[in-house]
Amino acid sequence: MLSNAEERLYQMQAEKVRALSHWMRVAILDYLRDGEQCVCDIAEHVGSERSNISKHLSIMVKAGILESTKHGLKVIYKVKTPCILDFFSCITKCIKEQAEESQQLLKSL
Amino acid sequence: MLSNAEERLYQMQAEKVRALSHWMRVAILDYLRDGEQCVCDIAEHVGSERSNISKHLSIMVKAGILESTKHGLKVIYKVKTPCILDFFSCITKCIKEQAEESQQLLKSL
DNA sequence: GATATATGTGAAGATATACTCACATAGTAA
DNA sequence: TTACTATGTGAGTATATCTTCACATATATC
Repeated sequence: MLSNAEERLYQMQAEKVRALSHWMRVAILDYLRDGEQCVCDIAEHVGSERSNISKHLSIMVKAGILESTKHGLKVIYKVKTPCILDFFSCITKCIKEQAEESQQLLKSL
Repeated sequence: MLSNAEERLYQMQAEKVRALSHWMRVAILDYLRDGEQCVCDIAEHVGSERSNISKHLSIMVKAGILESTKHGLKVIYKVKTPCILDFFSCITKCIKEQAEESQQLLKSL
């Protein structure tokens, strides 16, 4: 049986993961891999309303994944914890493997 | 602007992440770190109804994170893509760093 | 066969999340 | 000041997710 402390830790971990569980936020993170960007450029790149992107960004900031700085009118976002980027390499590897699996399954029919 | 292929890849990645975005599923994954387990033991360890655990497990199987085998009455689950476990090491590190940050902030007041 | 156990599934309600719109705020420039 | 631009926020709606309950299925045992 889990202790309260363990449950709280799992909740904190899940909270961080939830901040990455939407394709637009994954796209934003991937875009910020190459360097910091302002909201307007992110919105244009991802292809969604600025107000929506702004909300996705604030979710990731609250989760401690991104951080922002103000430069004049613009607010610049960048990745705060780059090790999270490695995670997506692993996920992409898994996706590729599973695609190959289903391809082999098809061949064997 | 993102291509359709890029968007689809981000959606697939987000789908996998979503399968890890609930504290019970994080707890299950951490429990399975030490080896495969049946539903009844997982349910007891996490402390939730079996039917609920069963649904959480099927979410992770669908996402390709776990796989299951049947042994008599019991269904045994194990981690299919262990590299995902490394991700939580990174997340835990981030959580610790942020806890230290806020502690230092407190001290400086 | 009947019974018990482990697991999975469907419906229903509660809760959380995402999106859009309109508007608010903050900085810039004329 | 006025106008303009970039960003953030609140309300409302739509959609998705989580949980519980009751029941269904599968396997083992008597």
